[in-house]
Amino acid sequence: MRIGEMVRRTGVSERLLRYYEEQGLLTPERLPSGYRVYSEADVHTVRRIRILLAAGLPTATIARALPCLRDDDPSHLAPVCSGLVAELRRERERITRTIDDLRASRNLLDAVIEAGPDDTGAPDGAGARPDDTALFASGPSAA
DNA sequence: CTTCTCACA
DNA sequence: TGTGAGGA
Repeated sequence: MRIGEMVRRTGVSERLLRYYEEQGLLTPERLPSGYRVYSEADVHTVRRIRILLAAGLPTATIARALPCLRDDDPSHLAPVCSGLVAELRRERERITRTIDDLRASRNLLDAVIEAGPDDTGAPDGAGARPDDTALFASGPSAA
């Protein structure tokens, strides 16, 4: 099938399908015309890609994980390749750090919100400004 | 009509 | 990621 049918069958846009290919997640055949030709298996693969993406894995990891997964059941991701488990463990920790950062951001918002609008009408500047400075700054995992 | 690549306000 | 141009 060509890309149009893939779009209909997977619900994923052409743009994304081409992007997945660019990331090495899919490798459809090519017609002499240059048109991409997807296999039935590719439809299945896209589902797995979406699951892994939703799990927060970067495309690079997914690319190396896909060949390690049993292609019979999308929901039963069986890690069999040796190095994969170790990497997934690292991804898990990365996610944990992200969660911590989000917690911090949410706390900051809570503080601002609870400081409440002491609005008497004019642009306030008084009220509350939590001490947290670099919460939104750059990088992940702070303290 | 369908797909392709490339580029960007 | 979407959108559009320009071509096959």
